[in-house]
Amino acid sequence: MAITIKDIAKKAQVSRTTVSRVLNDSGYVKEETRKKVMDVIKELNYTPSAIARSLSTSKTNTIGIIVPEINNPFFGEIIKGISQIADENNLNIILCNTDDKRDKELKALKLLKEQRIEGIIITPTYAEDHFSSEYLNTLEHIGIPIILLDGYVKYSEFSGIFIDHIKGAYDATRALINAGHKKIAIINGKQNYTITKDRFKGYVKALNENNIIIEDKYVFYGDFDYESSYEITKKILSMEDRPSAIFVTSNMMILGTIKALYEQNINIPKDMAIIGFDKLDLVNILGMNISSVNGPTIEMGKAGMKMLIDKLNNVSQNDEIKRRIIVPELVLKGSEKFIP
Amino acid sequence: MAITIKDIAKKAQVSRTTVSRVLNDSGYVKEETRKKVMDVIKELNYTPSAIARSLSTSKTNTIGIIVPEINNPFFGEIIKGISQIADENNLNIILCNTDDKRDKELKALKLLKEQRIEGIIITPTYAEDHFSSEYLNTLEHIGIPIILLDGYVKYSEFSGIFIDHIKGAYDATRALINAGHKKIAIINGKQNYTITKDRFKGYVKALNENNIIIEDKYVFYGDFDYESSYEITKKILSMEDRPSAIFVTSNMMILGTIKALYEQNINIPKDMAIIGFDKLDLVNILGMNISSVNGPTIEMGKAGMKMLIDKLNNVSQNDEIKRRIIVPELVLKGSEKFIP
DNA sequence: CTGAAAGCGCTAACAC
DNA sequence: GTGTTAGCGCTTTCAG
Repeated sequence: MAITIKDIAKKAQVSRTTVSRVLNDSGYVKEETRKKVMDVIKELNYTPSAIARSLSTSKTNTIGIIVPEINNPFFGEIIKGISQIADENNLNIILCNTDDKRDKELKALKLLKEQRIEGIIITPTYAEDHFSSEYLNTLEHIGIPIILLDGYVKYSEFSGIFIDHIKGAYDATRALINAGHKKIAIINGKQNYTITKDRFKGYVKALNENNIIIEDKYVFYGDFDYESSYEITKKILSMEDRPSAIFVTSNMMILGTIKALYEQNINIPKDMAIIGFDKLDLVNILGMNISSVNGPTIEMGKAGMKMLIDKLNNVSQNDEIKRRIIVPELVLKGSEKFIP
Repeated sequence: MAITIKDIAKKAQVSRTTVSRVLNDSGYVKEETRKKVMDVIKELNYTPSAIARSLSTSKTNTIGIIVPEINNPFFGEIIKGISQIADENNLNIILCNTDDKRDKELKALKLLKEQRIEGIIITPTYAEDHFSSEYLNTLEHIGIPIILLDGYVKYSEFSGIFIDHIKGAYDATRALINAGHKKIAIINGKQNYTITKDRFKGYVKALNENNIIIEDKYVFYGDFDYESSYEITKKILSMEDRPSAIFVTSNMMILGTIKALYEQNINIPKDMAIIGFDKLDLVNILGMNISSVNGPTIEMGKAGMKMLIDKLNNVSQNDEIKRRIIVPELVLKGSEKFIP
């Protein structure tokens, strides 16, 4: 790593400025000189230091991504979308994984600020629980453009791409109603999460509009993981007055539901109709044909990155808040049918 | 971003050196002075520049990760493992996604070198096809510690964590033989890939050891994707002298096989036994109980990161090549049984 | 315990 | 077309 622009300059018998010029294609350099410099660069296997350049230009060409669970395909796809657009714009990515913990989010935010990155795309953890004042303070005074992806941060206003969970849940529930169902259960996520509340609102709205009474006994809360909905589904199956359909609000949870149904030889949708939330690629690859409302993932990443780039290019009205709300797409595959 | 160590120094009426000292807990600072400096830092909401620090110390505390497909859960888990250990050691991560393309790998390598990162963990694309001389040249002369994860790079020798694909395939095949199968088909990946060849070797070895003749008609090549094995499986099912078991060598491909089997109401394992390669979490969540040999993912990431850290700490014998080979774990769930 | 000064590798006016 | 010079923001001897 010892070799610098100085070494190149000396060996090529020019000034550092000239080397810099050929490196950046800026200003005028005689073709002959350029060639000489290039040769030395090749010969010495020189790679310029982005660090030094960043310090000098105050530009890092780097953005930060903060996600709760890098191993969840949902976020994997988001990152893929982001990285595609970042690539096209020659932006590097610093990745921070938070294990769904608010304090690690805070740490990541600080780290990214130290790195003097140009902007941040964050998919915050959904937990609505714990906003320390330090967290909010950091977020608000960070002085770096931030784009929220499918997030919700209390007390604060940020630009971002949001999913309309209410509408998604509404569409899913209505699909079941339209198919003829009247007894519709919901297996929702953790009760104190915003997305959980939003999805419940959509469910309620659809039922209300169709004059179906919301029965408490049909409302269940899991923890987003499949075991919880596996147990809940078994419980549902053993109910006296059991529903004819279940709306399961997360991609992991619907797996548990399917498992419980298969185990007891319950035919989908004949004996029990179901509809899910979020993409179920793997399940459908297996040929199961489960209906769902799908939040776009790769597209969300792309849209977020584009919004960030826009922000970076319009430093003037930097403080304007932009929000784009994406309504999940309803994809019907037959699992929602009512077959009396 | 205007505010620097100088501003802090001025306002706190000390020298930059002193500010630096309290920032880094280095050297002696009178408690009183420290407090004064800290207060100003808080007041001005100052965050030191990692860029400037890096330039000054020649340390970036950053490593690079290069993966072919960030949206594939396999790599998501690897990254999770890496990021866990990186976190514990206060190392940042720059992420590069290559879309399984060798030229993007090259680009990523150069970029990371410019960023003066401390080390690189790379999971190269498996394609054995195209190694430009520039690629190999860059790789060999990059002057940064590199750890290979489950990779194979022709002509070159690197430290890394490797999966014993031969042994894995051997174990899988033998599990079928031990269960009583004699007619065993294999649905393998792309024919020119190293992992494909290795897995075939393991298959052959197990059959040979048990005096079972390798029948060409039972050997199939897909493209790692599920459609290919879906079609191949349908073909297998329609064979005159059809096998009683199939070894499917990738996590995506076995989904296609399962789909074909389900569609035709072929009971697993009664009418057709199967065994896969790589984890099948989602499938097993559904309660399908498919046997497989599992390459560890999170563990691989962790092991790779630890190996890299070791390397960084022993700059002296930096050139020593370390290889750790992990044998995939055989997990039997019943889908391999022979039920005549 | 604290400060002055040099330097990390590069860019960007400004001269020539 | 090319070189000189002064930083970018921080750390680090070396003095005191």
